[in-house]
Amino acid sequence: MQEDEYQLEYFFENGFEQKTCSKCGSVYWTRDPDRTTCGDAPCDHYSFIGAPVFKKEFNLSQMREKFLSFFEEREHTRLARYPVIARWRDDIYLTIASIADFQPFVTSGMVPPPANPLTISQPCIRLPDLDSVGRSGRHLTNFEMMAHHAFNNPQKEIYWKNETVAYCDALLTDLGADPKAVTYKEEPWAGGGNAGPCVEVLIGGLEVATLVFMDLKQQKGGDIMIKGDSYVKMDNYIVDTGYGLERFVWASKGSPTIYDAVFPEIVSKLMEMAGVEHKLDDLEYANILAQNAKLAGMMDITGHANLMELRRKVADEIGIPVEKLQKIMDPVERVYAIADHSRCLAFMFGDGIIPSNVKAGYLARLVLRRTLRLMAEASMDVPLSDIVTMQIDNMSEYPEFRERLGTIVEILNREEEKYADTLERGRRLVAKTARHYMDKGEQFPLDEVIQMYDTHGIPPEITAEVAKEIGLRIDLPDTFYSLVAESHSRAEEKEEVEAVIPGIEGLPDTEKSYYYQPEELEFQAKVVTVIDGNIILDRTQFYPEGGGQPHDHGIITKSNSIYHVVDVQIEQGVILHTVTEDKIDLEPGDIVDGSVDSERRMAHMRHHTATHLVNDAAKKVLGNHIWQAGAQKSAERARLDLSHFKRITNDELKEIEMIANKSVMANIPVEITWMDRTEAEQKFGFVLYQGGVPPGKHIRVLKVGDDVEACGGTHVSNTGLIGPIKILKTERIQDGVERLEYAAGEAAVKHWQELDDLLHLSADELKVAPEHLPETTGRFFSEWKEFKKENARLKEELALVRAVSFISEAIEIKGVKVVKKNFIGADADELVKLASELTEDPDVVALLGSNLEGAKIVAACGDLTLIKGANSGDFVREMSKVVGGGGGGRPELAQGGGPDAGKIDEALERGVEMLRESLT
RNA sequence: GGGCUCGUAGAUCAGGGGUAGAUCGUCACGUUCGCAACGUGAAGGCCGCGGGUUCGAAUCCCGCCGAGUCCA
Repeated sequence: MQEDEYQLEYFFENGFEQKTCSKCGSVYWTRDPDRTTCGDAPCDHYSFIGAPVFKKEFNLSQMREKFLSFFEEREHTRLARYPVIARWRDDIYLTIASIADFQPFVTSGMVPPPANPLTISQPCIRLPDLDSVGRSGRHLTNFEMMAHHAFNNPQKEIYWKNETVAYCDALLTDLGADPKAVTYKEEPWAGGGNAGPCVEVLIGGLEVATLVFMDLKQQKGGDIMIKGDSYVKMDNYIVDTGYGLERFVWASKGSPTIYDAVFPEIVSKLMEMAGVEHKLDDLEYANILAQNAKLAGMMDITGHANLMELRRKVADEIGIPVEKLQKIMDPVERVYAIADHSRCLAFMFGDGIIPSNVKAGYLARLVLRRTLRLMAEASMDVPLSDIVTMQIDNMSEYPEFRERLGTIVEILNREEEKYADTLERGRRLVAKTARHYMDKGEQFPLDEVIQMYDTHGIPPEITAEVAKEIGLRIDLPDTFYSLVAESHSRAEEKEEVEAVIPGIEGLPDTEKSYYYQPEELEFQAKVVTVIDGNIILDRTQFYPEGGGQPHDHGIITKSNSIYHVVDVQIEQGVILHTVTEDKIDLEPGDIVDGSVDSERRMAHMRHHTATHLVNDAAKKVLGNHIWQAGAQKSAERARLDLSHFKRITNDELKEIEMIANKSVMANIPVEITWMDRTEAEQKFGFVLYQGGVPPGKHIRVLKVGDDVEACGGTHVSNTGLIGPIKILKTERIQDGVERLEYAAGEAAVKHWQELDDLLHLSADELKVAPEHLPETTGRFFSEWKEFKKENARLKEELALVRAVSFISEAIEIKGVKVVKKNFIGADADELVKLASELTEDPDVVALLGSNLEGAKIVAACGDLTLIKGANSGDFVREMSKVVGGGGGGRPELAQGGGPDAGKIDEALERGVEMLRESLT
């Protein structure tokens, strides 16, 4: 990065000096001639604790309002916050910064910003520092990033570096900060494919803001190298600032930790619940917390070893034994973490995340389970939902959370119950495994501990605890979680191969006339060009694949030539019609006739509009947390994936189906309007983006009854044209995502007919009327079970009777009674029963055969004959070979068989021979 | 999106090619004035579903359905 990036007029005109930090070597700007360090940890201590840097205390709302109005007064437009779940992005799950709201379309320049310049306070969630939350005194999983953004391009510059630093400086001064205490540290920034110069704003040892001047984008072979990646200059250049709301509040209060500054009421209530004395007016106690925070600010405290190092340092500093410090800090830190996590959960569930084993839902579950573990350790015996409810009650700025409280509480309670079940299952499993190793006289292997966590979600602490109860000690390494990570095989990076068709660059966008006359399926158009088997027209009624709707089929004709369209794709605004014909005899400028396969198209349109109705009906039946997680249509059926935290019941399904069909019968007109993107977002909110986020300045907004979505698909003009909607099935494709499959129009009728056929075929089979099918099949099934039992009982009885009679027919060989018999039509089960019955007599050897499904052979040897050398397994193995098969078993009982039923008697003879040879 | 694990009696689980088991619960009988406890016995299984391999599959293989869990 260029040296002169930071030589700002503002610095020179306002008495700043550029210096190099005597400790870390960073370059920074300051007004203080005596300063020698950069102001950042670990070079500087937190000096604001106990000595606030602003002239008055602010709470969260006050500080947020102060910031937003400060920038409003300076020509910035105030924007409402975006959700913490980044629904408009497919590359990140959670909103991690204010700039994330404007990526990718605004930052790339494709879509103009909603306002310019603008100011916003954006709640963000970041989980990488989860381990440090509560301990460091400053980490939060959930914080608000206050920001002012300006989006500049070569045509228009709003403002750039000088003004940005000036605004920041003015804000700090306005809050009453000592200008000499503020330093601006140079620190190039890179992230998410962009980069640029950046200054960190430090005061009192605390980084309170970051001012990023984003003007680079990552590109292979770029001439600017930052942190190992190459970048090039962008046309756009964007002011991306981030002011930590919570840190500003902390700095204004100077409390020992950020938690005491941000949610003091929650902290004290939680401390009370956990039975922790938390008296900040106790000087010694406050001092411990303050020292801890100060030192933690200067260290990397991730990992057990680092934490112990911190403990030692703090203990030395204060002059108390490390054990005593540990005893004081552990419970307090736990409560801080619970306070933080429960607020994070309020945001996550408040903004509609559904717990799951994948994606954002997994992250929510991760935080939730962590919170439950912390609560258990703190012996807090209240439902988690109570704590989150308390948080929401405390957040009057977010009334939307209160509205969703019922759902939030239900989700939390379900999750708490689920986790209890998982742990209970886990404990049993660990106990069993531990006993297994105990019996073997071995230690509990670490691999098993890892497996318990990785496969069954059992935290290593619990594994150790349960194993200890059984009597095995487990030493957990500090690096446990990295061992888990290691045990995962590296997933190879998938290389996205973009199949760019050469020759389409520079072609004009195809006019999407299917949008304007959706019911017009016969059309005329001019040939633009033909590329590689694809016809490109100036306008088309053929719908290209997109938005979960498949492409159209049809024909394109010119005089006597017919081309069959089998694929339609859109690439960079150009629509390509792939045809089956090898030779395409068309010239640019030719006028052709197009004809879209109407049956296929109508089926798609019906299913597409039906999808909107089903989605809306699902929301009405299941609740407002329902969000589309994917959809696909075809001519025969459509499917819709919905976020939902439990299985959809049959009754709910019927209700959804009924409501959707009522919407059909109401024959509601489908309204389609093109709207300015920002205007549409502000009018309808992000519910627009059920099916994903379309690019572009303008978006197509589709309104069907109460359902409003951004949608590029083709639709019927009135819901009545959909025809009947039949829901075919539900499926849980992931935890937290339910899939609905349904058919509309003719497809629905066909489905009913198929069902009817099935019903009648089944009923005819049983010779009953369809309405009697359930009771009849029920009766047949229970009768079948009884017959089966009866059959088994009779076979046993028969075996007993036969045994008595056959024993008398036994031939004697060397003092052993041999029963050799071929039973026509007996099954293997009967032979086995008979054989074991016969060998109740210890002197008997039974050699039995049957001709069922080829040849079956069973041999059994009484206890005394075993001693004499008889072995059923050996006999059967040989005897089965005679009938062309194989067999085996235990010495006392064995079975076998083969395909050649004609040789059963021969096989039995072979058995007798073997017996004779083996007896001593 | 990727990885791993599990579906056997009402519940919890064993068995892992050769006659489906244990514990708890249920029921009956015994003991008791009655209950609990105890004793004796019994009932209760499409071994998730569908294919395949095999003389033979709860067991091995493939697919599906259902459940759990870790990671990005």
